[in-house]
Amino acid sequence: MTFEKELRDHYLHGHEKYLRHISVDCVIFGFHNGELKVLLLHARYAGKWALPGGFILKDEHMDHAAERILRVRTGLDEIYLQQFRVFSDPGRSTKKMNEQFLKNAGLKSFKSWMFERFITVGYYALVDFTRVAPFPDNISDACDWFSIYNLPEMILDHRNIFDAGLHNLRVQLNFQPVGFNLLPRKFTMPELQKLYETILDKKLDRRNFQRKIIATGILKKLDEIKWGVAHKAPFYYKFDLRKYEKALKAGLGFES
Amino acid sequence: MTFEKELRDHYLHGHEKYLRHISVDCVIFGFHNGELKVLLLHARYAGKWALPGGFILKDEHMDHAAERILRVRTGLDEIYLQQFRVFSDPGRSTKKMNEQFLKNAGLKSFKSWMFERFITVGYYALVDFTRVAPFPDNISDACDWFSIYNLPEMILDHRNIFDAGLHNLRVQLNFQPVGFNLLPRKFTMPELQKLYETILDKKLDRRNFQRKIIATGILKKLDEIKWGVAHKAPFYYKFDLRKYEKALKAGLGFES
DNA sequence: TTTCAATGTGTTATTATGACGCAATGTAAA
DNA sequence: TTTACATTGCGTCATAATAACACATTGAAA
Repeated sequence: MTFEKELRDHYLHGHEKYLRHISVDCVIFGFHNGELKVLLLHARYAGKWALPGGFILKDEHMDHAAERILRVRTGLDEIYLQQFRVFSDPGRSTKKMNEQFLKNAGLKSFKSWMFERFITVGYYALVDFTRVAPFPDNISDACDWFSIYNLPEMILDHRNIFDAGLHNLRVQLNFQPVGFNLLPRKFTMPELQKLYETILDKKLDRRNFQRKIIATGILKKLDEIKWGVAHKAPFYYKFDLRKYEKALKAGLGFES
Repeated sequence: MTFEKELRDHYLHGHEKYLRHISVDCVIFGFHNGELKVLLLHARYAGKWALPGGFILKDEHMDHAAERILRVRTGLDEIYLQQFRVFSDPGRSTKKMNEQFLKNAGLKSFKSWMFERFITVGYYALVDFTRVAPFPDNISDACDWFSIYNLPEMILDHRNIFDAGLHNLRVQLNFQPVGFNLLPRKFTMPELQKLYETILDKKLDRRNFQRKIIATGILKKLDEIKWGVAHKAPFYYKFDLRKYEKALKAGLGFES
């Protein structure tokens, strides 16, 4: 099936496969070269960038839809995924964009579920940058990482969705050690600190940071040392899932 | 229009007015007699209780839909509302229930948008119990408060939605002083403490609690004293919206 | 007038946090 | 080979936040 035929089919018959009015958009975070990055798609006929997203199969859990979208886009399974908000402004008109899109693709307009109003559910994902193989979808001609401080123009309200996702991540990082999902299995303390500093956008005291993180008990120090690095070689750590689960339940705030 | 006609119309033509596949359900919390309570509707033809809920108008923001539902059910405006999660299990079949419902109402079955799959968005609301005038809707024959420890059987997955809402409230109370929305404008320190103890389900030290709450700076002590009460009369406090907004922004966690 | 449960206002010990010192290490320059 | 030095590991100290507890005050009820 040619791309145009596929597109036409999606516009004409997609609603037989997917739920109407509902979509999912993912803010996929990665950490590389001391920078927090986000994975974006370049929408072929819109000329702008977009968050990876998709629709929900008629018999599919929304979380599974998000997982599916991520699997296809990154090649990864078992990704840390967090639903963070529903975006339901009636002004977020996908109609105009989709019509333009269709026109740019060389298809003439017709009635379609894609022109109806859409509510979207925002998820953010934390992935190990080194294991991701970005893969564009049908309607995209590129799939790339962008520094969160240097984002291109994005379609619709995707910039808003990104901002909300980042804000959510920052808040969550203060009471749940979710950062580990952004690192390889083995990492050094300076790497972990750099990650926290990058996400929270502030300098942290090296020694206090170490004490605080160690105190959570979710780290396991390895005997291994990082080689080939200038200056004193740091130890590797890995993160202990079992203790992590406990730490999550421990709760916060009012003790007595 | 008779009720049966209205019902039939809703099943046959509701999708011209509302978005398909999406609903909103509200967990409305109130505080009375030292107990945390939740407002439930008794679904006339289901014989079970339900969270107040509804649908989203084709041109309506989902938050506004939740506000509308609450306004009609409680008579209150400007309610504290918090979206907390999307429930999208494909197994939450509203189909079976709605068909049963229609049958019990004495209408024979027909094709309807109401038999399609629904995803619902959970909101929780915090209201001043003393100002609420519970009002059942068309399809309900009762609207009442229930202690959260003594809930009746509920339709569908509404018990799950309630549990998730309560859990969310408890977590949030630890870092945002949202409890004030559950109290009248004037309240005493013991009343506020009782509220916290009730929501968090644990005893708090009276003196430490006072210090901690005062330290947030969001309270304003009034000269007034509560009369007609046994034993020593406590002071009234009111809550300072301006300082509250500041406290919300202040943030939490990693300082350095 | 007395009693007593509940309130207002403390104090103290313990823990958590922020700010900082110093020796050890290993690469890179001398 | 030696030296310089940025970086790391491990520590101290002062301060702030928290938990645990004491005591005098109040005012309705006995």
